[in-house]
Amino acid sequence: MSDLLQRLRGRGWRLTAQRRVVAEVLDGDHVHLTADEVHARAAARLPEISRATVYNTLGELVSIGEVIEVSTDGRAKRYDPNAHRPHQHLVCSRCGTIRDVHPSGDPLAHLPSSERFGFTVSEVEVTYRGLCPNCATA
Amino acid sequence: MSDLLQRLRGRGWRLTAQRRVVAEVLDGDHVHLTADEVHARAAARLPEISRATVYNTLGELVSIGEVIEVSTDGRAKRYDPNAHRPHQHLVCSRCGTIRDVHPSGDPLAHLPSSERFGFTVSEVEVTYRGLCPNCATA
DNA sequence: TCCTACACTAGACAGAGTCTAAGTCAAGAT
DNA sequence: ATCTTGACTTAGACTCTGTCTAGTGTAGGA
Ligand SMILES: [Mn+2]
Ligand SMILES: [Mn+2]
Ligand SMILES: [Zn+2]
Ligand SMILES: [Zn+2]
Repeated sequence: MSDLLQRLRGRGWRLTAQRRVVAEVLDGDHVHLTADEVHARAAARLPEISRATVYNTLGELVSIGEVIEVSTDGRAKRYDPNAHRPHQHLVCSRCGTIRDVHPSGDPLAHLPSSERFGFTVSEVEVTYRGLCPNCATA
Repeated sequence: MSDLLQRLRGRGWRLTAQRRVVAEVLDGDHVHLTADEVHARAAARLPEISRATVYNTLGELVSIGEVIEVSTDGRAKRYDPNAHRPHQHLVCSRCGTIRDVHPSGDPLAHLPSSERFGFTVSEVEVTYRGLCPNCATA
C-alpha cells in the first residue's frame, strides 16, 4: 500500500498519521469494510482518530478512484481497495461474506441497445447472491 | 392490483384500509418508490396512516415475494411491485430515473463455476448506470 | 524555526429504518 | 346484529449510518 501513499503524495496530499493508518487498514485482498469497521481498526493503531476523518479520507479515496464504494446490503456502504481491476461481488446471503469475482467478458455488452431506451450506459454493477460453502453445509 | 388483494386475502391477511392503500400506491409500471414516498402518497388518501405501518406492510409484501427491494443508490431502499417478471435496472446517474430492463438470457449463467468458489449461487442483481436522454443533452 | 493553509476532532444534526406499549378493529363466532 | 379477540395500527423513542461545523492542531514550505 505504500505505492498508494506515493500516489497520494504526488497528488499533493499531506501525509498525516490518520491517512497513513486508513491506507494500511484498507490493504489486502477481498477487503470490503464498512466505514465504522475501518474506524475501529484504525483506532486500534491510532486511538484518537475520529469518525469524521475516516469518512473524509474514504470519500477522498473514492473520488480519486483509489477505492470503490460497494453497497451490497442496503445498510452501510463498504470500501474496497481493489479499484484497479474491474470485478464483481459474490455475497453469502446468510453470513454476509463477500468475495471478488472476475467477469469473463464485458457485462455492459449484455444489455442490447434495444433495451437501453436512449440512455448512454457507462457502468454496470453485478452482485451474485447465494450460500458460501460454510453456510451451505450448516 | 385487486388480484394482489385477492392473493393477500388467500394468505389470511386482514384487509385493512392501510394495506389497501399501500397496494394501490404500488400499482403501475416502472414504480420504484422509497418507503417515505409510499407513505406520503398513502397519506394523501388516508391521512392517519403511520410510517410504521407502511414499513411493516412493505416488509411483509417483500417477504412473500409480491414486491422486490431495490437498493440502487446506497440511500433509501426502493420498493418495486414488478416482482413476477425477472428484470434488471437502468439508472440515470444524474437525475436518478429508474427503468426496468429485461435480460436476454439468464445473467446467472455469466458466472463460470471456476469463479463460484463453492458458493451455491441463486440470485443475481444487475444495475446499469448512465445518463438518460434528458440528462445527456443538458 | 515560523507560518499558515490544510487537516483533524468532538459533537450536533439529519435521514432511514426498527421497536415497543397501548389503543383499535376485521372478521369469525354466537 | 352484536360480541370477542388476536391481529393490526399508532406515536414516538431509539439505533445506525452518514454529514456538517466550529474550533484546534500540524505538515511541510519559506
Ligand atoms: Mn471487491
Ligand atoms: Mn423494477
Ligand atoms: Zn456464509
Ligand atoms: Zn437523467
